[in-house]
Amino acid sequence: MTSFLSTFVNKVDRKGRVSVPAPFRAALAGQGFQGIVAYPSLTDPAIDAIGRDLLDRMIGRRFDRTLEDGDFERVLLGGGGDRVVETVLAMVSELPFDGEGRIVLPKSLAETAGITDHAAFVGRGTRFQIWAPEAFERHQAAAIGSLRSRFADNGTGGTEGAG
Amino acid sequence: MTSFLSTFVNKVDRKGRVSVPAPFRAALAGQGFQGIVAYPSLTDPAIDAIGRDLLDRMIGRRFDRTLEDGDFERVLLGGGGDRVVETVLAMVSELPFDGEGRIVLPKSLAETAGITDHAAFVGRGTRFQIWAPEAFERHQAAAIGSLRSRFADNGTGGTEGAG
DNA sequence: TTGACTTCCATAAATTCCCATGTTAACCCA
DNA sequence: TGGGTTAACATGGGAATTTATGGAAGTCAA
Repeated sequence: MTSFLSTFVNKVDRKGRVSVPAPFRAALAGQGFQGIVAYPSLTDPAIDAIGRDLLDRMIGRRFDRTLEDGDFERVLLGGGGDRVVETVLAMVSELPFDGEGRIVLPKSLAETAGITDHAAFVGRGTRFQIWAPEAFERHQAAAIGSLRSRFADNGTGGTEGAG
Repeated sequence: MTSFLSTFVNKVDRKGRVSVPAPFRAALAGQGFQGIVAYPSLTDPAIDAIGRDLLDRMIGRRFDRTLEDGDFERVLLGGGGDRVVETVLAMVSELPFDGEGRIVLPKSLAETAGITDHAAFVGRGTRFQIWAPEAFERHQAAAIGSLRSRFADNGTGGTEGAG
């Protein structure tokens, strides 16, 4: 199973290209489509990304189910119960690797994540995220802090200002 | 499998021509009919569109089912339970690509979607939609908003009832 | 002949492909 | 284990294609 671990920060060049970390590319190696599928995260100021196979499973299952049922209305009219899938599909971008394993970050996506000249690739297991490095650092520090205070027996609650 | 992803906004010229986004054309590349099949969405203020192959497949499938029932009258006279398919078939437009991958938006379709000088092509997986960009932005923002509140970590339970 | 619609051609901009390079990490062998 | 050699990776830039778009010429029908 493909899994994404660790965090890598790479540069975004003038054309909007970024190298996808080699380990992440390796995780996607076996897939038919060489590239990633990206969309704005619904919970963080970041980009969410998965492999095309995972997306196909989402779409395919839905499609097959509707045709099996002979439920042409769903195919023709859309909707049904799956507003979620439709909404996500509309904002998904297919980003193919170039010969060097880079993708071009669409401007809209870069903006939603506040990414300018550097991008942090953050492994999240079955998917990964792309953050503005500073934003991620802050986010991560806060997350760690909240975990610490939660697990500390005698929590002191020390707060650092700068990330 | 052909699938439509992402959203692209293209210009509609004085003759009513719009470029179908290259990725969408690529998804329809192998088909016999080089163009799209469009009809007014019954659920949104937009145009729904699919490839000719999918339409044929649905028609064929529907035909087979009625035959299986041994209900020949239905085949000859129409009717039956598939009012939706029949209704849609009647208002479908076949829109062929010109040499540059454009289609001509019929005035009636453009009107139902409120499209004037720009058109947003919205991937919906097995089909896609054509919206007036502003209308789509509003629609999508509402959809995302409702998703966000659904996935929010600090679940208060009080979700706004956006469609 | 007018009007609507198509095909054809032109072009600017965006995108992709290809090659070069510095740097780091891995490897091999004495 | 040290030192040199390779390989892998991230990055930059330029050239070659694609795309989107506009307009002109051509076709067909009333």
